[in-house]
Amino acid sequence: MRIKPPVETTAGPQAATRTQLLEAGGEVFAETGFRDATVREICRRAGANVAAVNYHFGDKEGLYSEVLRYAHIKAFEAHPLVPGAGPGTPPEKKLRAFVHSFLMRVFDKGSSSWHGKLMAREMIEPTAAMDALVEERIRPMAAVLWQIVAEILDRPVGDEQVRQCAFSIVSQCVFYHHCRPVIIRLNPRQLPMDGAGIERLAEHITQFSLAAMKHLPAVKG
Amino acid sequence: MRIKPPVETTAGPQAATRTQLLEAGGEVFAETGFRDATVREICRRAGANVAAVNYHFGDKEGLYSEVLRYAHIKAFEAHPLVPGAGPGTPPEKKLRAFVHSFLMRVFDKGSSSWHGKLMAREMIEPTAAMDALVEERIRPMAAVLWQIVAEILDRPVGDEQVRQCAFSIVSQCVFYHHCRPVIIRLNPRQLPMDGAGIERLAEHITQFSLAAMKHLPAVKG
DNA sequence: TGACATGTCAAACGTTTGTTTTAATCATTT
DNA sequence: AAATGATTAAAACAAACGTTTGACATGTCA
Repeated sequence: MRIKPPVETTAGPQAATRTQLLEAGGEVFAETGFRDATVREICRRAGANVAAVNYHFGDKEGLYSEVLRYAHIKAFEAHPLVPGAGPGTPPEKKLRAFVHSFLMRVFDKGSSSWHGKLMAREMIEPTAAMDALVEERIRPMAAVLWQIVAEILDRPVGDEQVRQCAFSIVSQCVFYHHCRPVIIRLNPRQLPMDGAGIERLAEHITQFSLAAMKHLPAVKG
Repeated sequence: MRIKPPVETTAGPQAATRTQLLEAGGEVFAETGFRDATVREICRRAGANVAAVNYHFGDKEGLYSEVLRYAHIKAFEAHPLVPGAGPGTPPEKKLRAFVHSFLMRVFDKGSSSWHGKLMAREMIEPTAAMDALVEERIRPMAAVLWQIVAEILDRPVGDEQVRQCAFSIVSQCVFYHHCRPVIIRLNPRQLPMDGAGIERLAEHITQFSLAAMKHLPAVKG
């Protein structure tokens, strides 16, 4: 029988420990994964007692769920989905903005640099938090990209070719991060990725994908 | 102080337990990751005693290294790098063969279906076995792809655009597997992937990449 | 047969883990 | 100041883990 945590409000007078647990938890979970991460190490980094996690989040898994949501929100606050896109913006420009902000989130070096790593881990070993994450955050993101691709291909949003091309675009965005251990050993010059490197990579992915979509063999439908 | 395992020959008279440990280890490591995997569960599936892992492989990590090598070798035995490519084969055809065999390895449902999962885990949490794996197996694979792309782009093998395009191709091949949890929730029709699905996907990736490379804006060099 | 290495087994060991407990501290209200 | 509820702290608990041990079985060679 699991006992519900006493309080979960973020508006408490002394929520400092709670926030520090979220930050420290993000670090440690990203570095070592859910299972390898120890409550003791998280509490040590947060400057809190070992019992703090159980008190504030019920149990270790409760902390993890909150960390995942916290990381996602912060990442999208720092780098919006399609920054600077108005109603009249051409789809090619929107695609470039989408790719660039995606890469910025993935390669973020800031306070929530563990967002990308957490997501990568969640891909391989999805937890219960995955369903909510896809519906609340990833599906809206996919819808935006589908719309952009549909405009470029001049096809309906639900078209299979639209879906496949969207996947081809996203795959390039996540690849450099997901396969970093291989890339860094194959071609050390490529990583780590700084601002200029992200610009160059965004340019390549955009050009590669635009060239592909504009010259794809026609399909029926 | 780690004690070296007593024997590591595969030619022993009763190596049945050893092989069964490799198979069971592959299953369990792929399902749950290195840390979550328990020696007890591996030995249970292998029909062996709890001490068998320590006897045959020194420790849990020793078993893991052997499992990784074992999985890679078996996967490439089942699906060679560029099947059916002779010296006169046009690069477009070689690209298609490369993409298709890559997908076959990644989506293999056979006895070593855990190869893809193991690699995916290794990406996120590289172990000591990663260095050897890249040099012995992945770099030769990359060299083959670089050669194919260089021919298509009509550029030198070491060219940066060649490298970037190669990454763009591989990224599409691994994406459907690495990000399966998201894809399956976004678009349930896409997965699981059967033979016909792999054919369709290989066709899309090849066409997408060929169209991209043949119409990429010219760069200096 | 006897000697020796190889391989298996059940049991136990020592460590680490998440969690719980109990008491003390702090902030706020009465 | 006293009381109350929220939060922290130190210590201990129970379970699970990888590993080790020592006895036993099996095969091989003299």
